Amino acid sequence: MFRMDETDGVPGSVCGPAAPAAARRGRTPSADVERELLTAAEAVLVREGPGGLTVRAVATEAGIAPMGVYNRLGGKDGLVDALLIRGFDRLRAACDATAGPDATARFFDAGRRYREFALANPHFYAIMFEDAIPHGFDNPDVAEHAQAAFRALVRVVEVTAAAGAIAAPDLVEVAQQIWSAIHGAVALELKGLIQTEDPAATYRALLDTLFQGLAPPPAR
Amino acid sequence: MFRMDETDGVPGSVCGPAAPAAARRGRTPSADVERELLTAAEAVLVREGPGGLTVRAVATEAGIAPMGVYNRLGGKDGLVDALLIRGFDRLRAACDATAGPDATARFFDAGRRYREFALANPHFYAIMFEDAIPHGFDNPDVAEHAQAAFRALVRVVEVTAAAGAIAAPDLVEVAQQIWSAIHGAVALELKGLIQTEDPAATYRALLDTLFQGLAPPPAR
DNA sequence: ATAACTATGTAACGCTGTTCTATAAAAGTC
DNA sequence: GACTTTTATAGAACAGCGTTACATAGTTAT
Repeated sequence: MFRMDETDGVPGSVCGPAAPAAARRGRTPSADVERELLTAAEAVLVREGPGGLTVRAVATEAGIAPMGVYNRLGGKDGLVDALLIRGFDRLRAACDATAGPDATARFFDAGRRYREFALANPHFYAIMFEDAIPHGFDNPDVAEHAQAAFRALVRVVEVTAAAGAIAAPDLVEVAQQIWSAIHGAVALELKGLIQTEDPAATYRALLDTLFQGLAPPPAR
Repeated sequence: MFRMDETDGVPGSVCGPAAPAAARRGRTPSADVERELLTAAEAVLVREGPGGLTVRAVATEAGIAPMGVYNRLGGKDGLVDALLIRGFDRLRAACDATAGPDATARFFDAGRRYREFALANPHFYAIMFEDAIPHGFDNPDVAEHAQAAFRALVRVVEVTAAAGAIAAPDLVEVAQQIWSAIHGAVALELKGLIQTEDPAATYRALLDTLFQGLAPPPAR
């Protein structure tokens, strides 16, 4: 008698490790408790930072007992995983929203948006890429959303390459180079380790360096 | 509170001229307890990782009570700061040990050594640059040793620029670009996020891209 | 020898993530 | 509608963490 009604509407019911079929048929007093919980978790993360993101704090923020975090999200791991997915989705959206008159402009716009996302969401970036909350990418859902963000960057590179501004046999490798570089730049900036006076200018200079270094030989 | 004599690097230096104000007048039963404590701390870090680096574990490793970590190193913060200084000193040594027939070779050798340091000391790199153990760079000692490592990288850039392979008005900014890029590359590699099959090859390609992008216009 | 001082070890506090258990409420069955 | 079964909940409790308090032991100064 396992009815898979699931009444979702909340596709964000990620919580991979725990509660695989947990929401099978329970009473579901308020079907979107998980989303409220996630909203509370995000509020705590943004307000208190990764160090303040505790099970008890999130439960209190949501007005429930700490056990609810385990029943609904699979403990702190599930909580963090759900936040990671949110973060990577937003990062992907930032990279996908590139605009500009030509492929070159879109290249630089993507780089600019990446940095702006990180600076606007430092705590998200910290849990996504720093070990602010220790985690791996073993959760398939998290890994998938992270790779989706990377694919958005690959698409930007493909557009730029199609316009002739980038020449390389492996565009995925080019995208990886760019990702490494811009990630390092924002990571160091978030930790206050940029040694130049104008981090924004140095960031633009890095994008210029990458663009020049990736340009095809004739233009080089 | 902070009295960590960073007499690191030369393990044979007996505490003759050292033990400055630390042994103000106390009994100083064994003057190098602090170094033994640091050695124990490093052993725990390497063996257990940042998550296993607890005050109790280090104290047990050193054969003392947890209180000793507070009396000798100023609690966990002092412990981590001392390890950070060790890590940055080694990173600086790695960058300083660049070799090669010419400036170009030294440029790539420095990049190679940076990555090798990170891959050989992942836990050190994690506490230095990731937020594996939350910390800032407010401690002047830590900040100074970190900047010393960066200055080693600046020197490599200066040598490369003197040879005519790099042309830029601000070599510090160039060094910052390179640091950002290679830090991002090794940070992502340590987290298993390199999307290409051969991370080493992609890393070399990134160095090539940087070198090409920083080359003076005529050679470009 | 006596007194002052300091470093140490034991125990405890508050915090964390997590687990256990009893309770209460919903769903299924007659 | 009444009864049984299932399940989520709340509260307390456990082990671990960093840290602190306090009494003790040992060294130094007078």
